[in-house]
Amino acid sequence: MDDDAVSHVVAVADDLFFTHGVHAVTMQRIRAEAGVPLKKLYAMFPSKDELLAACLQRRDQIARTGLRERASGALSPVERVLSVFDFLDDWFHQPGFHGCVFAGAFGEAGAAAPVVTAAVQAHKRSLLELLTELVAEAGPPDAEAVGAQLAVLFDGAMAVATFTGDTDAARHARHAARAVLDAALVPARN
Amino acid sequence: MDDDAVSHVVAVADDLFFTHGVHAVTMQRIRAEAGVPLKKLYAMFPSKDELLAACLQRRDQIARTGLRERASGALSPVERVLSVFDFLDDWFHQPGFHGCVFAGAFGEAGAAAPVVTAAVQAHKRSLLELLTELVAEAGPPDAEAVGAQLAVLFDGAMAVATFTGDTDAARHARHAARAVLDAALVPARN
DNA sequence: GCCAGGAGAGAACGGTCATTCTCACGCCGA
DNA sequence: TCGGCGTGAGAATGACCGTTCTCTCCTGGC
Repeated sequence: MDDDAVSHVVAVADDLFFTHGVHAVTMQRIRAEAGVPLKKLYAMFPSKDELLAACLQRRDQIARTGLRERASGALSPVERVLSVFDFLDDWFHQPGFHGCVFAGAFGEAGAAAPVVTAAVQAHKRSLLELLTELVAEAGPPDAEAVGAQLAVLFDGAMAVATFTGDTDAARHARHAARAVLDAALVPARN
Repeated sequence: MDDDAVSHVVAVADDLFFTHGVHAVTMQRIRAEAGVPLKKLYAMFPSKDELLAACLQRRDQIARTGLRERASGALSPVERVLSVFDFLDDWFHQPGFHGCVFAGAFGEAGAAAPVVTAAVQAHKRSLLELLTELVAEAGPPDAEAVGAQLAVLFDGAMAVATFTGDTDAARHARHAARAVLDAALVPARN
């Protein structure tokens, strides 16, 4: 029962944070929108920062699940890696896309809130792992390095889309990713 | 006289914003550190947001100058493009590097402050232009597309360094950039 | 019916900050 | 010497928001 209430609150808060920005959303508003008393809100999460961190963990979960699902539909290992950028592309084109929550949260609360920083870093780390894993299946000699390069592309697409509103960023990243993978998979004349 | 005062204030504010984050720095503090009366501060800039925007414009200028200087020392067009990432690498390893100011400013003030958003977008646009220009000199058929891909790498390195503190990000971006350039310059078996 | 206990709703508190206002001081011209 | 004026320094204002507190009402047991 209580679990339901908690995840409901997190879902509502996440939506508000994501849409309007962390700073612009007050606890009052979350309370009102979620239909819980303020007291209960603070019983669930000792502070706004903790609530935000919970939202970020939820996002992390959702993103990873989505990425894996998308990857599982791909036909080859290379396509599996590239599907990550297709996922991103879809996401950018969803109505109401407002940029990366993690970037926003980090900017607004990061420095002062260790919980938030930790959540953001955990997310980035888990993405790097996922990418490296997908790359490894494609079999280049240096999966770690290639994974790191793809992570840069992933975050870069996010940053470009967030800051400039250019929703083609994911496609540019995909092209670049293909070049990186090709280079890594061909024995290569250096 | 007045110009000097203004640029002094901007320099001081920029330093504070960059080091401690926009939100953590109060107008009082800027006033104290810059040694100007609050009144004069508000005579120079009607609001904190405007002051921040001025700081971002200054950064933009500095970054572009630095990038061009660095590029001018490179031996070939391709090296000239890649020198951009060396510049980034150096920057990441400077003591007191705290991530991209533009990202921070956007997160903290962006949504609510159109001036700030505009400054960030102008910066990203000018970077994209610079990259595209450098790429064009290397002569691939589709400089625009390659420039956009490099911009993604550039911002990605920034994002990774900012969020995770991984200062190797620029090197990963450089490797990826070389792969992208190689692919663009070889007539290529698709 | 009556009392205890908990939960909901929102008022109150404490602190922070951008922004504005006041006031006193020192300089300059007469 | 005196009056006015620009200027510096910081106090006052007004608003906001996270967090806590209080009061009321409802429920459930006897």
